[in-house]
Amino acid sequence: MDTATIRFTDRMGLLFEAEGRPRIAGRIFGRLLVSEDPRSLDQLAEELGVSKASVSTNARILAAMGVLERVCRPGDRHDYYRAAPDLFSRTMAERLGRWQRFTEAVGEARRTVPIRSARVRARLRGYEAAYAYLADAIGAALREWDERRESPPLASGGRTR
Amino acid sequence: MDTATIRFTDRMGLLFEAEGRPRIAGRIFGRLLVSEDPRSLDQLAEELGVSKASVSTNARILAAMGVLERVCRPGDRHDYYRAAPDLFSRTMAERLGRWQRFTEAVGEARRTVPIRSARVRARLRGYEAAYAYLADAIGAALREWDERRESPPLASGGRTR
DNA sequence: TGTAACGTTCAGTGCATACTGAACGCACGA
DNA sequence: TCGTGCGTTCAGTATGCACTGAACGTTACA
Repeated sequence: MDTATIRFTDRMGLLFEAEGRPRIAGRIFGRLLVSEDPRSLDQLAEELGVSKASVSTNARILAAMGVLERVCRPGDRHDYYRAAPDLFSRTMAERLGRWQRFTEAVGEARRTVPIRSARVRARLRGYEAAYAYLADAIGAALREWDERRESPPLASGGRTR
Repeated sequence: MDTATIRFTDRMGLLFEAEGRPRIAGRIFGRLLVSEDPRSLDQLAEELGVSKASVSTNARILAAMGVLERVCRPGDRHDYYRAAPDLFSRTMAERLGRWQRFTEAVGEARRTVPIRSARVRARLRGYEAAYAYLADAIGAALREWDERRESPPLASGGRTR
């Protein structure tokens, strides 16, 4: 691997670490992000200089998250991994999901915690409503983006904002 | 603190931990989320059963993140903390910021990593473009939400989606 | 049937870091 | 000029967890 790739994979590892995920997972993800061909566990282990056990575990976790895909070839017993085709919406779904868990906790608080203050109750309700609204808007924006990508450059350049 | 509040603060602590932040930070945040009045470091330390040192450090971090606010009262040497008024947009900005750092790394890869495959280059470009588009849409949605909140229920119910 | 080459699992280790308790600096009031 | 009561800092600890190496189960091929 060239210097720039090493630099990138390491950076991606640190970013993953900052989000509470294993550093190796980030490096695997980074490596596959700049790779056209799917890569085997052995390739990844050697390129990244880590044990095959770690690669196996973390690649499976990433695949479960939906950001990686496991591919297999006929007559080849190796497992290969590659970046998921719809990578962007996957990562967005991942992030939105975490935020949703957060909002769900707020909802539980609103329902279970005895709150005297009307202002606090309104704050919690407002938070939940804002999340619902924004999640909706994000979904709509994503669909719109996909449409735009699918219908290639028309002569009229102009969808209005 | 009642059982439901303890349950909620602990849950919030675990959610914070899952995102790579100190558990105590989450519990502090949770406690202030369901509290009308600002709370002092001593109050928080006692209610949550942790050292004042931890509360001091973590509350300051959360304030720097923008999700908490430090308030002081005249003739009172205590520091008080409360949940930020514009909590939702703060947490959104926080999350969007982390995503942006991620996208910036992708951009660096596109510029520095020698990539032979045109498909991979297109993937990276597509990722960046999608992020820019979505960040824009999120910003617009947030402004729209704020407007809607500020202009209270008009007789004509109808802003269209 | 035996062997080699897979991916997975699991106990063990090392490292990072959250958290604590004590010391510290500082501002206020007597 | 003390003493008191703040918030902060810092060295030390321990707790969790990422990561490793070896053992394991499984499948394909000889």
